[in-house]
Amino acid sequence: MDTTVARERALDAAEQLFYGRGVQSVGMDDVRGASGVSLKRLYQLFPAKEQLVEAYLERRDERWRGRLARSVERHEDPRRRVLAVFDRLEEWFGEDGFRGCAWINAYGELGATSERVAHQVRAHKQAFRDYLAGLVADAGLPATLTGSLFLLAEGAMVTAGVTGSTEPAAEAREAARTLIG
Amino acid sequence: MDTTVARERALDAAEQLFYGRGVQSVGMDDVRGASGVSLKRLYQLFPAKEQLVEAYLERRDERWRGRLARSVERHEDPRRRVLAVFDRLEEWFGEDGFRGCAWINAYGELGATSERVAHQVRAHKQAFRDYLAGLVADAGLPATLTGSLFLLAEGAMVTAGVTGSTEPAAEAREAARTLIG
DNA sequence: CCATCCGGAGAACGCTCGTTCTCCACTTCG
DNA sequence: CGAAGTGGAGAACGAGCGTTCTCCGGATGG
Repeated sequence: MDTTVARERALDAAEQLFYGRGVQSVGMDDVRGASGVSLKRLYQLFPAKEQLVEAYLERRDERWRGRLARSVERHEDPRRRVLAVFDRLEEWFGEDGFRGCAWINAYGELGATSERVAHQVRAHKQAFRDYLAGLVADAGLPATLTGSLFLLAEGAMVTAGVTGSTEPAAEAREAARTLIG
Repeated sequence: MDTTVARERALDAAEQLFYGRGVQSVGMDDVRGASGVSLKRLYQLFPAKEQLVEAYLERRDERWRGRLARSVERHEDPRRRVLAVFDRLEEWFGEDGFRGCAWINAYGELGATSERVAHQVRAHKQAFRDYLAGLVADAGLPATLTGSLFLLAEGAMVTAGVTGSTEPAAEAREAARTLIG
């Protein structure tokens, strides 16, 4: 098995397991079992579990923001684009195996003990907020709106994660619509 | 040491440790060391760690909602009361050792593995939402506003927890003010 | 004063898990 | 064909921790 293939398989398995059951309840042996990548190889690719966790969050961050951008870019109208963020949330919340925001969960689990994970979570949230700020600016809306929309989105992620419902996305979108005016 | 005193001391220590460092990185021996309650007694009071965790969340829930209610009730005007929720959040975010919402953190850490904890988190969030709904109704505001305010508050808790800033409370309050109109 | 009980200190047990090591089958190159 | 290297399977090691057990000092009641 090629090195890059092994790496992808390891990350695929790690992502599914870490996201679904939490990082701490998944052992390296579970990752080996789910990926088919031997322990020896796993430790060649990721010298410690924490680095596997970091790689998981990093790859997921790229995918998550990519999908958001692709959903948003389907729309032409700049105001519609802002609201499309909440459409994307709704779609995400409805996906099979959705278990809330991976970064919020990781922060709750590891934020107090791993400064690197905490930093990654902050970076991810900051990137999301910056992206929102760009959409708000492009729509000619006041910059102060960014914070409100961001909080609505974060609240929706938490609530959908805890309740398992997609409804928070619709609630957030309606609030956003009102705020946009 | 009296049984109820030992129980309080154990819970005080557990709360401080679990909230500050996460549940899984705190051992029963740490709780013993911080509380002065012997291991034997700890296990008489709480037959397993999970029950100590449940008791911690339960007692904190009562305190948290009590303090919120007391802050809100300082105001007469029903609309002012709604906004006072965000004042209370701001005050909370500024407290020493603030590390985000204990329930959101616990959900990220244990939600996938402990159904009892997950249930407690849902109950706490539902109670908070119900409380908000009461304030909204008392102020003669449309019931649909409850969801928006709830999401703003949740988003503020997450963001303040991750960033360590009190600013999200002010942002949420401003958005709430706009939505109330 | 002695027997009994209670609770504390902390050793011990068993399990999990991150990490490393051993052994071996297989390939590859001279 | 043989020597050396590669990688896989999984045993082994060591630490951490939830939980239980042992031992002992001191209080209590006859």
